[in-house]
Amino acid sequence: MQLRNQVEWALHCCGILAGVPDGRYLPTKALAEFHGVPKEYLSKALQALSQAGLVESTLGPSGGYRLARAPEAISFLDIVEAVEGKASTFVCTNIRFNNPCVPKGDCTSAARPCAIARVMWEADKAWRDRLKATTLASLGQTLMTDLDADTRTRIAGWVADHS
Amino acid sequence: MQLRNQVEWALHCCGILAGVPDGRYLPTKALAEFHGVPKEYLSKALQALSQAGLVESTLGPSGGYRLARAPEAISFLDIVEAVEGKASTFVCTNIRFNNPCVPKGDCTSAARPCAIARVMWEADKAWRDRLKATTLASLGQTLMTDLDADTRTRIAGWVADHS
DNA sequence: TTATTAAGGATATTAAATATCCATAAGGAT
DNA sequence: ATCCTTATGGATATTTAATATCCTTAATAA
Repeated sequence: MQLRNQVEWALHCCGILAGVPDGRYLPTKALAEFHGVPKEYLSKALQALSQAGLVESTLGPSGGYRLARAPEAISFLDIVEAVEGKASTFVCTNIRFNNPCVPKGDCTSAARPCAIARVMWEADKAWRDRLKATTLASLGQTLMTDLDADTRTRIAGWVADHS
Repeated sequence: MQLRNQVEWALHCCGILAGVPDGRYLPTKALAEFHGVPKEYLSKALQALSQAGLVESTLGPSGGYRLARAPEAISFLDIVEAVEGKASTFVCTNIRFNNPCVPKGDCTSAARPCAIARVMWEADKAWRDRLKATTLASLGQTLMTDLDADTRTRIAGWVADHS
């Protein structure tokens, strides 16, 4: 079980979009170039972010994408779910009802979801809760210590130049 | 991102194997029949459990599988990882190094894994920690309240008859 | 008017999941 | 000894999802 590469791309793109100057937009072409990924396919990930309401877009020259909300209000979970969907990682096909020892159309046990599925769904929730706990703002804080001042300045300049 | 159906099958099979009488084995055929899944393919999941050391097998008539350890000592994580592998759900391809603003061969930022990957890996760990917290013994306890006494008796009888 | 851009549909390519089948070797039953 | 049952593992087929690429359309700014 592996997340798509578009999840990685979307997270990095949002991290960059958090640094776009107010009122400006950064186009797909720049984001693709910056991250070294194919522009056409990255575009699909950005469209998913747009449909999820995480980013706003505008057309024409000087068009592109920007965050639709403050970095504090966009979590990793928002981004992951925009690309991967909200469906649980565990799909229960209720094979328990194939069990020859359970009467057909049993209502007692059917009332509650499968015990195994309940555990798997709790684990899925633990994963999502952790993703929800980190925002683009937290990521920005982390990058302040991860990257040296020179690099941060160069990135800010590059983004300003392309937006 | 979705877990394989073999994960669901493996979990249910281990739940049943936990009820196999001491010194007996339950064959693939019985497990496949019980769960209504294709025997040949289920066999691959059982082989994975065997290779992970979670179950033991023996050949010939009255052969099959049984748990290799006590139900208290087998977690959901053990079973999930036996089938899905131990690799993280998030794969970092380090696209940060494609960034034109980071000097080539930068050692400062390379010393630490990507900030985005670190968050994704923590979420992956939260998922695994939750899976590790539930064992086949806990599952057995849950089923005591999920299933009525008659059904539990019928299942125990069916397993005894086929092992 | 022209160049630039996002949106979205169509299609191709590649990889993974989901099986099925068969040969082999080992263990019980007769 | 012989035969039936079983796990193991390899080979292969089928289906589905991931990973793209291309093209048309419509909107926007210069």
